[in-house]
Amino acid sequence: MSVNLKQLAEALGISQTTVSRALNGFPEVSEKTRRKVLDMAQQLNYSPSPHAKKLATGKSKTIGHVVPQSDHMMINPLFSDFIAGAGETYSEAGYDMLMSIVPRDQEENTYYKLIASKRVDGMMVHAPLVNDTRIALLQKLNMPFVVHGRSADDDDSYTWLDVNNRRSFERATRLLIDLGHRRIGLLNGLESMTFAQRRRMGYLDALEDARIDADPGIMFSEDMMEPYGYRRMHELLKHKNPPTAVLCSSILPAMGALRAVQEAGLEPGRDVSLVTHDDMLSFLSNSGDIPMFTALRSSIKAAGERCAEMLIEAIENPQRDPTHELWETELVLGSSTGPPQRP
Amino acid sequence: MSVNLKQLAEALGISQTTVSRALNGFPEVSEKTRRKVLDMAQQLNYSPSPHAKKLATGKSKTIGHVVPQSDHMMINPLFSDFIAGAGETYSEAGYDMLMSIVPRDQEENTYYKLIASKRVDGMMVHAPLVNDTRIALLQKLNMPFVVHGRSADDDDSYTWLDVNNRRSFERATRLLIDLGHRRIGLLNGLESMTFAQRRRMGYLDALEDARIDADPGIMFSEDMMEPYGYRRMHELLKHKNPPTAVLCSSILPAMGALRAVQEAGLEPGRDVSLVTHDDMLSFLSNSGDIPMFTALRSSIKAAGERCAEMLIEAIENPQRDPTHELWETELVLGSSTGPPQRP
DNA sequence: AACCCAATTCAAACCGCTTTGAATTTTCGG
DNA sequence: CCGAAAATTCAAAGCGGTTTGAATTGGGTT
Repeated sequence: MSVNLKQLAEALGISQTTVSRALNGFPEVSEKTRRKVLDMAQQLNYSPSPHAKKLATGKSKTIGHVVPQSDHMMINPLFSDFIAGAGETYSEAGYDMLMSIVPRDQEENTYYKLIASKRVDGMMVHAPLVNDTRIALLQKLNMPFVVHGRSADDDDSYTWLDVNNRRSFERATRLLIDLGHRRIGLLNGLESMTFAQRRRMGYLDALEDARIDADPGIMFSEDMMEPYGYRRMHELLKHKNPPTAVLCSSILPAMGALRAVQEAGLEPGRDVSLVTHDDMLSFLSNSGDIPMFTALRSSIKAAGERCAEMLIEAIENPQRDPTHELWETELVLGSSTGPPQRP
Repeated sequence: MSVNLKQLAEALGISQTTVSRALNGFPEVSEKTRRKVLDMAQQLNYSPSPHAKKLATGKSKTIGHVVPQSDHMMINPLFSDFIAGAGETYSEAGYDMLMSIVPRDQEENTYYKLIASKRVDGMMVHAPLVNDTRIALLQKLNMPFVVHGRSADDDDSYTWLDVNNRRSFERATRLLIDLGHRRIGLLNGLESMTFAQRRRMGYLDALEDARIDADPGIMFSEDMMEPYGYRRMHELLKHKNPPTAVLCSSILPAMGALRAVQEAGLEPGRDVSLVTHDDMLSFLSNSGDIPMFTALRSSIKAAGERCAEMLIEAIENPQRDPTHELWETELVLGSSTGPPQRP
């Protein structure tokens, strides 16, 4: 059905060495020979054994993703959109994607094993924590990697791609303030992750700028899921001094919040304003002429694509310095915002 | 840092053969020797090279998933929940998961290449179509695989795990009929996929049983996304003869539908009844004492786990006959259903 | 002590590719 | 036409395991 290198070489009456070089584009093989080899390879349906190749070269053409199991870090759909983007890019570049889903307590060990056994040429790091040990480990092992997000602000010793979360939330908060809101709630993600911290800081920056005191009573930090948004919004609407606007860290709690608002018979954008960060999840599209939500928009799938490019770049040019990209979000006006109701 | 088999053998003063056999649990090695080998392996931090092992054995201990790119077949979050379940099981069993995200037109070729190059020991097939060529290909190549879903009803020539979609939707429809509804809308998934076809049949079964004529004007078949549910429900509410209840194929359009209902100032369960199939997506939990939606529930993550088990089983016992599991859904009463309003 | 059979252990071949260092063939100026 | 340099090609040695077939060791008999 298909042959190996040796058989191909025999069929051609040429040494394996030359055949191998012809196929891999080495310059010292004559064009005439190369053509013959390529033709015959095609004809005999030759395809090299990746295992043998990996063993011989020590390279695996594979990129690893380690995903902790009970995943509070990576909300499912965010993760899969990122994977979709990265995966396409890997395929185009001829890389395989190896995905390891392991219990949280085996996460580091999994990194270690994947690397020690040379199963991967590079790693993608998701959802960095404030003080992330994975980064230190990867640096120590000298393995190329890209972080989606950042750990500390000032650490440029590794390659990352991040959204300017702080600026983004500052803008959103400012928008609400400019509309006249003085009491703005925050439904943030889990603040053990750096992006959530930066979002809160942006929010606080804008409040401080407008000399509005932050009220911890209307600021929350939980997993970005639909019921979270619903529950908290429900509470907020009953608050003795309810916010007139709420800022959400993801479209999932935003939908929950919307549900609570509608259920209370209120109209979003008139009775309560909502702004959300929107990762452009394909199955929850917030689009249309006038989108449902006013949103800070940044495609997480595009981030996946770009991170993959950066990682492949880093793998193939190990000597290069780390690079960084800080993406600004797009602020899209939807129907969920408006000036506050005057009492 | 870590040694290979040869070095380990030298350190022990024993042949590689014996060391290899000791490590792999062959019976012909004496217990005394085995103990010495294991101890030394531990001490020298020996770990076998997977590449070498794959080359020598021809087995890859890897399971492949091929995902078409512009994925109308596999709604993102459904897919990732399934992956999460399968991935955990793979890890526990010592298998790697290889994920290929490729353009639709390269899908078959990708299967072929993964198999021909021996990169995988088995494949997981998602979202079977009515006449699915992947299944024929895998059977021809004699590669173990499991289908999540089924292609034709009567084909037991391969291993599958499916939800009893027909029965499930029949039950749901019957529930609505029993509540007094006579006009029931359907927001189905894309009917190029077999599961959606079966759901429609179940729905039609129940209608016919109750001698209710089906009305194609209130039956839809699209990608299971939030905006679909919103848009169609919005239309249905304006219909000259609007349905009093609507059946949704997934919680995503169900949420869209709910949004439309609430936006119209109606109360779900009183003014309009909604029933949905619920895959128990972790980030959209439809739980609580009284769940938001009356739902047909079946965990897609659990399906992923079980499919993975079945696949590993098939890989390790190639001679066994194909197995099948048809799961019944759980019918959970939520607050989104009630008798129709009497005019 | 000699012998046989079973239990262990081993040297070497093999999996399929890359790469080193040497050998062979071409090319070309003189 | 010759010899040296340049261009090609090749045999063999890895990469790090598994597995075959033979060799060695050990225990039990006579």
